[in-house]
Amino acid sequence: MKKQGADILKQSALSITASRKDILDIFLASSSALAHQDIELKCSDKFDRVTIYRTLQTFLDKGIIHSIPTTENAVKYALCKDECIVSGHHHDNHVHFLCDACGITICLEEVVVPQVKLPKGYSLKDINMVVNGTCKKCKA
Amino acid sequence: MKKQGADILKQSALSITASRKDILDIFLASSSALAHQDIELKCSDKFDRVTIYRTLQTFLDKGIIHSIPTTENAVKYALCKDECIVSGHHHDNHVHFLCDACGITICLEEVVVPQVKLPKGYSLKDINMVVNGTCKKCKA
DNA sequence: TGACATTTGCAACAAAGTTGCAATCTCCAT
DNA sequence: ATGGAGATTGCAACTTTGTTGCAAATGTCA
Repeated sequence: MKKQGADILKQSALSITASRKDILDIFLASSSALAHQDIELKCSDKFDRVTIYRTLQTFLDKGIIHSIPTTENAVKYALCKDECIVSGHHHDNHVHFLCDACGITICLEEVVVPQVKLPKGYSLKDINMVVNGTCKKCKA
Repeated sequence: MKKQGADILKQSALSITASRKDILDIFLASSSALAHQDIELKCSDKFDRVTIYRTLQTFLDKGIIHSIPTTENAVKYALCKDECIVSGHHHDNHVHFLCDACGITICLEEVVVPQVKLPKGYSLKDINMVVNGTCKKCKA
């Protein structure tokens, strides 16, 4: 059986409400990362804008989704895999891809972020790697 | 002699105006990347908010500055080095560092972004790498 | 089922970004 | 050096995005 929004909520010890379920299902049904606006367009008829903000924030806090910064000044969100949380600390280690043609953002789960060596004095906690280019569908 | 804002404008074939010079000088005097707001705080008494938006956009278009996406939903800008533009195409190849403690964002010019191999079908144009951690000054 | 805590929607607000237009400034040819 | 064409700026009005407080509604668990 396919994973449902409700299952994820139980796992994270969150109360199960219509908005949370629906928003999670939108993520589960999407193959790409979503901006706040994408979600708003899909369910602003059902839920208040404020609820969407708060729900996304809750999901971030619980490590259910992670945020992907993009150069276009629009943060997008995508579901985390289970392995994403290591000993209470959220940890993404895959590369994100942003298509310049269609604007889609996706997690390349199979591409691991390479390590880098920082200059003396800097301590490293997290690496974020976003690749721009053309995706499969948009390839000329 | 130190490079001045006006020199950069000439190089880029932009007309020399007070706002462009001043904003470039702010970048030249700063050792870290700046958000729109940082610039606004420094010169909103002299220039209109709209002018700052338009000036930053012009600099981006001409490849004078590059934008750095951060997880906090605040794009920052930093001056490009001359080598940044290769055959008309802007090309950053260094890592950016964002300090979780003081929030400073800097270009680590000496740390080159490692290459990654994308899955079949994807074409790569640009890579953006932002490292989070603690900077020299904030180190415990 | 019922009480309690959590979540939601509403309203009002604050901040960030955009657009059109008239006034001003730059640049270049004379 | 000057004048005019074209680019740039400031202003005003507006849209979009994000935040906060509070009362009503909903979910959880005994």
